[in-house]
Amino acid sequence: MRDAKLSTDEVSRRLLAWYDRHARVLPWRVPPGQGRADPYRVWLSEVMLQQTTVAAVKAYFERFTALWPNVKAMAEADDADVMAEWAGLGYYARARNLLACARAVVAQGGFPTDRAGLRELPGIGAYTSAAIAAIAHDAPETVVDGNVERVVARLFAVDTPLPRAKPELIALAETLTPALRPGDYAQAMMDLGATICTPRSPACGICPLLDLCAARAQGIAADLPRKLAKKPKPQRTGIVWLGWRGDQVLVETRPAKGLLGGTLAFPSTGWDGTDLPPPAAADWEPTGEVRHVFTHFELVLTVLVAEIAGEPDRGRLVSGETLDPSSLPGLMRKVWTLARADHRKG
DNA sequence: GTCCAGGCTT
DNA sequence: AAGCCTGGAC
Repeated sequence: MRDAKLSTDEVSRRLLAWYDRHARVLPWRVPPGQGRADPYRVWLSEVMLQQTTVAAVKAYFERFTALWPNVKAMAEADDADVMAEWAGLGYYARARNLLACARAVVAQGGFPTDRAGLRELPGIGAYTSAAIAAIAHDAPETVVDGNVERVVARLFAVDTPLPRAKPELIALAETLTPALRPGDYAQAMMDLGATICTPRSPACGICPLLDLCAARAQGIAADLPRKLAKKPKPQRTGIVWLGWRGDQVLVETRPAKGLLGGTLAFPSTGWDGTDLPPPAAADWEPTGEVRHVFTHFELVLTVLVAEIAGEPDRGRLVSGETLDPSSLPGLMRKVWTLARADHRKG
């Protein structure tokens, strides 16, 4: 199953040479051989890149660094401002942890420089701690994200399915990390996975590791890494209330924990069968449905609209003109698009 | 429309 | 092991 003769030095030598020519140019990245990256920018980019594509992150990173150019500025930011800027990027616990982390870092006088210290901070796990240590400090840490798992699974033809294979893939990846330029090497591995050793149709023909790759030799590169079958998503339903008073709309901030925690939202029932009452007494009328797919279930929300007269029982009224859809998570953007069209029709 | 990729927390 | 979102590929 494994190629016992794989030369680990040869892997890093080739990857670094390839990276020197083909490194992706990214807003948070310092090109190979041009000095150290700022730990704040590495941290911010790596948190944004958790479970999120480079293409989606770029504009958010530019905006965040313009608003909050360093960790002190971020630590002093208002929670609501950070949540609003994060809206649309998903996994909102990351934004809550971002603030908690920035404040902890400022309280301790700066970012830890070693992996173990970084690992203690909110929102920084095994991957991100290694990435910051390697990229910002050129520490010889092994950085294993989804790209690296795939590259290593193919290089060594590991056919244990994920997630069971993870410890094995990490151990194999550790055998490859060089003492020289570990930061560039980590980024090279991830770039290779992102641009050549891709999930569906890997470009083996132009891969610098082509002749070292056990999966390629067996003709199974595109089949690795194997993954356990995923379970089907249940469907859930709920109601969301779009209350108007003239051109004002009723919104609320969701509870800090759980689904869409801390984000701006229109009042709704729970989405797990929890049966909350409407946020205000009114003649609620259905205007349509909104569908949204989460990690573990599909949601169908019935959108009810009404003109509300009295004081709402929960939420707050804000101007519909100035409500910025980009400050809403994706699901609530859909609700807003539907309800606003309905409201304009009258 | 469906499928899939992608780390941290509890 | 389960909860947590979105965008791109097909």
